[in-house]
Amino acid sequence: MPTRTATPPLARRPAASAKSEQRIRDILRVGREVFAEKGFERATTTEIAQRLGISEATVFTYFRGKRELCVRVIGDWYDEIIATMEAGLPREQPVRAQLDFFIHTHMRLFLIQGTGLCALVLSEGRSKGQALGESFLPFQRRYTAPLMDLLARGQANGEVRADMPLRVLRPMVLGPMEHILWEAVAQAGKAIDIGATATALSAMLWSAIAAPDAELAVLRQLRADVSQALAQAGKR
Amino acid sequence: MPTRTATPPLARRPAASAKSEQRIRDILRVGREVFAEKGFERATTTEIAQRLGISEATVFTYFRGKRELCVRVIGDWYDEIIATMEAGLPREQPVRAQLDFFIHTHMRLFLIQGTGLCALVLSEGRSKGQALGESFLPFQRRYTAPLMDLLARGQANGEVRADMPLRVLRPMVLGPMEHILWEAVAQAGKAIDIGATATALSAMLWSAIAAPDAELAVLRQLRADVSQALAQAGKR
Amino acid sequence: MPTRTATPPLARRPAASAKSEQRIRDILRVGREVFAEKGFERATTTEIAQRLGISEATVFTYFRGKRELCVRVIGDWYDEIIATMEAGLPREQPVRAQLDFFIHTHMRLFLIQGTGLCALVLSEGRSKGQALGESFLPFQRRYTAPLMDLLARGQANGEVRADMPLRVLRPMVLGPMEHILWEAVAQAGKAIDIGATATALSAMLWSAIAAPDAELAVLRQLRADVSQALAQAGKR
Amino acid sequence: MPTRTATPPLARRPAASAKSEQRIRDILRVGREVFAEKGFERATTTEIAQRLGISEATVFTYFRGKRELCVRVIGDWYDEIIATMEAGLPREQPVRAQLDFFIHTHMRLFLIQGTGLCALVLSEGRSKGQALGESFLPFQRRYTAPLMDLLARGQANGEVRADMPLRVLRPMVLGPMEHILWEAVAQAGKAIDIGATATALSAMLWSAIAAPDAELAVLRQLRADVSQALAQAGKR
DNA sequence: CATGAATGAGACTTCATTCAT
DNA sequence: AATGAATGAAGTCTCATTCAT
Repeated sequence: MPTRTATPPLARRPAASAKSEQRIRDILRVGREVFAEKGFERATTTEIAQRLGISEATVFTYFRGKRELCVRVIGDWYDEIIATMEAGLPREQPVRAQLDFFIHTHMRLFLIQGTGLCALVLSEGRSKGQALGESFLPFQRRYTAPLMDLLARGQANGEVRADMPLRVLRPMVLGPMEHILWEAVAQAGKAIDIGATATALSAMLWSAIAAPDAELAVLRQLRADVSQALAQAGKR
Repeated sequence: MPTRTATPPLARRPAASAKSEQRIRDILRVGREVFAEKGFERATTTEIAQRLGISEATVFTYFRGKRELCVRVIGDWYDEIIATMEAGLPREQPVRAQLDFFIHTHMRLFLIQGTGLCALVLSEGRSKGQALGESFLPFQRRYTAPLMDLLARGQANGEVRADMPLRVLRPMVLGPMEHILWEAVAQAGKAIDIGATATALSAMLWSAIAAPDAELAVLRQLRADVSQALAQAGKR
Repeated sequence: MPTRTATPPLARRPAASAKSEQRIRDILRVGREVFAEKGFERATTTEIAQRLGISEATVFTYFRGKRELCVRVIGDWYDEIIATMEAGLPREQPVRAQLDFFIHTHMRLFLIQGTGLCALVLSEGRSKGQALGESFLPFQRRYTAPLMDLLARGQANGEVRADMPLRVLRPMVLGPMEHILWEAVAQAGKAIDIGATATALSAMLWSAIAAPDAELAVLRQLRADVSQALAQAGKR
Repeated sequence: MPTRTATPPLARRPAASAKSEQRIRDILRVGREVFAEKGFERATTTEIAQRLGISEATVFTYFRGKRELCVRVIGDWYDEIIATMEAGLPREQPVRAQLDFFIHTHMRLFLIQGTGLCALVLSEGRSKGQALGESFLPFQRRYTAPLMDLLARGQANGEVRADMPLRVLRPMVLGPMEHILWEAVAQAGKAIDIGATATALSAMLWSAIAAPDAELAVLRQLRADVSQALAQAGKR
């Protein structure tokens, strides 16, 4: 029976095509910039459109709204870093090496251009209300999955101390990095030596989470390996 | 957009009196609540006034604007936690005990009421945009001063490893706590055992930053050297 | 537990006062004009504000939104006509006379300035969706209550035919009036003689809904009464 | 706002061909659906295009704009019902039977599919604003022509009372039906028994408009006179 | 022909802020 | 000292309509 019902405004999204996909990429790119710089509230669709030199209406042709755009921006960014992390993680090596990789990669990824987005996720990920909230938990979980996994494997094979639950180990690893990244953003300009910092961090963290015996054992093994390697090298 | 003039139309500030000071305290108290709950952008002067049952205009009688109020709110909060921290720190005890106190106190202070504010500081502290800006760095520095101090003393008397600069030790201490607090806020409701968590954290952290014994120290240095050398080699 | 929740925008309605009540009346008056002229969709808050020479924001200070304003406009109008109708209905007289009053009053009320609003109610009263719908059923019922009541009493005392349910009698009464009023609006300008039309309508309707015998009885009584009245009058 | 120019940028109208005529029919068909469901303002060209699986631009290839399309939709619908009515009317039978046919047919036509359109005509037919405007009066007149005709013939041959002008008889017939149809639409779902309702309506209406017999006629005239006299007296 | 794509114009709404009283 | 009242400025979003391909 036909009666005037309030229909949710019909989507008018253009079909996938070379041109429209380029537009979407453009908007996502600039959207990422603006959201990263300004945060969700202070970012405006007007600015995003202006930076691209297009009409604001065009933005809404491709995205249902500001919120949806922002969710896509963050989702895409997560997809990127998740892919990078999973692709590079040296799962065949000792857990210690994997952690090292994780830390170096995390620092690098976030500093390169993700700091604003990181801030975005952190500050908007809350807000149970309606803006953004909740959408990112799955991403967050997927991103930290490799870390949780390697820690678990470390506990299983004795490399990582088993007297602390993962729930406590995780913040030990992620927390310091986030803190450093925040600082880096706050005092933008004063560049930090990512590599060195990551290495130092990794070393200290390992002291905290390694199985006491294991660390000694591993280090002794390292000394032996290096000695031998040197010896081998000397022969040539 | 109204460019900020050199001489802003300074609101008639009421003379200090018992009554007006009470007003100011009220506004600051409720302002703290609202900013903590909603964040800077989503908080409204309307709500602050309504919760107090006063007119919005009154808020502007005592504070030049929303931004100024928020800065005062955060400043006052910092003053409080700085005072609490400095008052309680057992400086005569071993550094290990002081760190323990710091961690427990920090967790407690932030969870009790400050989480929202913590979020506020973190997410608004940046914002190259314009709101709030770098107002909080001095506070942040004052707050972490006791921590930096105790770590330095620890390095001086041999309790804390001296092979890492304070710049790196600090995030090791603060980072995990922040991370845990974020989580606690994100999944509000699921209360965490602050005491237990703080104790666990403290123990692990100590493993990371305590001065190692001899063999370990040497071996760790070796590892660091090799790692660094490898990293350098990798760059070429 | 304080977490950023999405609060429905706080109402900022000024307290009741001579001035604000005048404003509210002004807005309702002009709102009534505009909604009546344009219908809900084509009416704009901009126009309402402009006609009053006030800022659009002021309108929203007193009414939560366009919809709420429109509902108030219609509600107030219903209140007026309901009051007028109930106040004048001569309940002590025969049902025939009451019907006559109802018809004359209805025509007069709607033509004076209600036609636009009548249209508004009719066309927006539908739309189950979200705009306006449903809000008016109670009003509609209250307005038609006196009519239903007098018809029922007529059926009870034998003045009105009892072989048709009220459900069918009601449209017989209201329908023709609505139709005439629509026409009057459509060809605005060509004024109609309300009184004469109402009288004619009333007469025909009575033929349709009177109890066959009753009509004859009543008419004969009328003739007798008039005769006697004339005779009385002639004596003076 | 784009003022309507004297020579509107007339869309390239495709030449008449089998294919393009099918297109036009499709658009009109779906346009009728959408306008009927949503009303003029809430209907969107987007939705019409989407339901047909064609581009929005195509709609504008065949129709100058939303308004023109709507006018065509309503016009076509009128043509249909006018044709149906004229084709079936049993002009050789007594007027009473013809009226019966008219009522039954009207109810059936409007309920089956036309209620939305009826609403559309009624609510958009007015609108001093600008949309749609007075385009439909001619249609309305053509549609009611058969009714007017049969009533006139009834008056001529003594079946219908001659003491009331057609101008008053017409709303007596059309009004109740419209009212019932409105209600039926408002409480969509609760289906009504069209046949029974139409029969009841027809019977009552006939009581109202049939030529009365002698005594009744005289008495009614008396009543009308007295009533009129009273009304006149009341004005002084 | 058909359409993908873009957009101008405008709608409603929110909120920090001012000022006369 | 307090506030009732008003508003400028801005923001998000919708939609009929155009035009190059």
